[in-house]
Amino acid sequence: MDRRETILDAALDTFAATGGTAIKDVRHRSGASVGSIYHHFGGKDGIAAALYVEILRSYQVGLLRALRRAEGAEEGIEALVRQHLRWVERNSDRARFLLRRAPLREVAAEELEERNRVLTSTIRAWVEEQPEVRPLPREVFLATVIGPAQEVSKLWLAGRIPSLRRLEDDLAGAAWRAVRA
Amino acid sequence: MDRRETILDAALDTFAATGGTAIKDVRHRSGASVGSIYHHFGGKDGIAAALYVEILRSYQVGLLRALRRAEGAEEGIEALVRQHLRWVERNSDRARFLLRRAPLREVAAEELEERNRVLTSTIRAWVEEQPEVRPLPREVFLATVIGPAQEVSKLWLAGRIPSLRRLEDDLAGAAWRAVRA
Amino acid sequence: MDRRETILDAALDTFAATGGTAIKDVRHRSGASVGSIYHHFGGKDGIAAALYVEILRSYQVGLLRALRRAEGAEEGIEALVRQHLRWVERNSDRARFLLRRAPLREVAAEELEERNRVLTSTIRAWVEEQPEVRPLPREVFLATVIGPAQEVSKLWLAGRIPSLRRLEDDLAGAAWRAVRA
Amino acid sequence: MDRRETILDAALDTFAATGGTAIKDVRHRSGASVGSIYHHFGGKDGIAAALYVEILRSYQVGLLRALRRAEGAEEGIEALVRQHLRWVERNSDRARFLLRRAPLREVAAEELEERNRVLTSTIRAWVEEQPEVRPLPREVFLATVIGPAQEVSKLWLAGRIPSLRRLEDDLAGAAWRAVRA
DNA sequence: GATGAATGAGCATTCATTCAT
DNA sequence: CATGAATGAATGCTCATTCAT
Repeated sequence: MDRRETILDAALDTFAATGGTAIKDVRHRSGASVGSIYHHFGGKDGIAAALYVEILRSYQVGLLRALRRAEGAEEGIEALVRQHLRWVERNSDRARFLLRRAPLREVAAEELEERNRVLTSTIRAWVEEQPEVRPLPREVFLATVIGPAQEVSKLWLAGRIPSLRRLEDDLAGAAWRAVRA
Repeated sequence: MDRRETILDAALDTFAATGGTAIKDVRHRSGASVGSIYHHFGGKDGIAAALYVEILRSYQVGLLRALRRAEGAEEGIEALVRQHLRWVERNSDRARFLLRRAPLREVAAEELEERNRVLTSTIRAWVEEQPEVRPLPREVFLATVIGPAQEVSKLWLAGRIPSLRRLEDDLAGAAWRAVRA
Repeated sequence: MDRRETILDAALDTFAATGGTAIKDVRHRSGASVGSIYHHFGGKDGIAAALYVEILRSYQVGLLRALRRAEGAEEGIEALVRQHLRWVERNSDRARFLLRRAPLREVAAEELEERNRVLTSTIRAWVEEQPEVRPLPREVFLATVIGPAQEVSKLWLAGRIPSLRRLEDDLAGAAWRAVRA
Repeated sequence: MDRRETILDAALDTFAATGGTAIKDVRHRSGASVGSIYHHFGGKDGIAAALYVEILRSYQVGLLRALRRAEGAEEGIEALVRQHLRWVERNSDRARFLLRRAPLREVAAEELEERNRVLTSTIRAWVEEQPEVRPLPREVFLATVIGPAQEVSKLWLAGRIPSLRRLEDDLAGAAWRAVRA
């Protein structure tokens, strides 16, 4: 594993442990020197932005794969909801980072642009192939499918709900009812 | 307007302008001295917590009023969605504060407990009175109704969507389809 | 002596000892805390700028007093030259600061404006009252009178000349010959 | 152009742009690697010293050539003043470097010794050949001739005077009056 | 209740320099 | 001769908090 990766891993650990990404903590956890961190990431914001990009990529890859594997409209919608919930459950640290560092999206906007376009247009194309799915404004569609799962995920991440698995069926069903024609 | 209120307003302005609520900034914007701020709020966290409580109260009051005014199940669900969107649109700074300072919910947990119980049980009671509304786990119900509107609100607050008003009908409709029996 | 003054004195000492005005050195020499220094001067540049202003003021006051006391054109020119040399000799640390931190003049431009106008116009007025003094462009006049003394001062401050006193007569004479009608 | 020269040019550009000669900046401007810079100059001080030596050499060569070409005392004095002003005008970045990095003279003292001796003794010899030039202490002579031009040059470099050309005659005349027998 | 000077721990950042490839 | 990753000491700066007036 190269230095860059090591440092990003340490940054995520630091965030999970402290809620921040203080250079001095990342330094201790990664074993890298301050200078090395600056050499690779340019500064505190650089680490956070790089981490954000990497995590968002991993999340989006999961969604796309889930959609690709599904057959039919209902299965697709359900797959998106379940994939979201499972990703959050399996990557709680990453999910928390994405949630609390949402403003980073703008910082890393440029690097994310291409990926976002791919995600958006892929989903768009999929929706248009499904006659059973109600035509909705593009901004509304994903929000409707993922929004409820996302709200519940926040509760789970805050420890106010014991299990996400238990709610999968309800959320998947509600999503399907919301968007079917 | 008394000192306390003046300071809270200044704190919100500060947050809108800087993304933080640094005492020295609040001081300049409010015209109060550092000491005065400490006298009233006890410290940095005190201001943020008080502001969070006040804003959340205003948001919840809005939801409850909307529900109270509605007649029938469908109208109630729609009212919640529309109220959410309109509150965000009219209180963008407050909405942003709530969003980015979500962890404060735990800090101010004690003060919020009573209010949350009222909100939760009121909505619960309302749902149980509506035979047309599908019985869903309590955590899932509000998430399903508000979640999509919340996701779209985030996009709007980030400047990635021009208007919330335009999407009200779609979101209200989807929410109703998702939760009706 | 108040804190502000104490800190400025410490800054000058620091400059004399180290060639810089590092906060940590100023802190140790003044006994003030970092925070206090920032409270009063806003930062490293703030100290340097304030010191520059104070020193330049002291230098200019000396020049004006010398001119005021002199009678007649020749005596006036001589007084300016001698005052310059004596001020440098008696305030070598201050002179060195002014010399090496010349770029600060621009940083502190605003605060210096008024003083500079007074100096310039006072000298201008004096020159115009002296029929024996050759009319020269305003920028050239002071440069001609003070320039040679300034060059020699630099040599003395660098330790390449043993005494300024010894050269006073030559420099005063040359200045007078250069500007007399 | 070889590496050494390229690096020195980049160092001057860096100084003009940033006021410093930080290795990393010189690196970017020159295209050379950090290691390469160290290979050629040994370190940060090495670059600055080499640049200082080169620039001072160019300045001194100009003065000597001007003096050599002049015929008679008055013409010689005038030539020195005009050459100074023109060199500054044509080499403003270099002039600024010389001015702000004056302490480097001591760092590079050894390498400059020979050149300085040549300049000093050449001028000395020239002065002694001119019966029309008043005998002045050696330190005073050059200061008197060049000092005023130097002061005015500083004003011009700081942007406080529009043109040096316009003041040449006045400065040359004043210099001649100051030193003629 | 109000004021603001003072404090200092904590943090990000810079930058000259080294050295293995 | 060239390269650039790595190092870490040095430094400037922020900011919550205290407290005498």
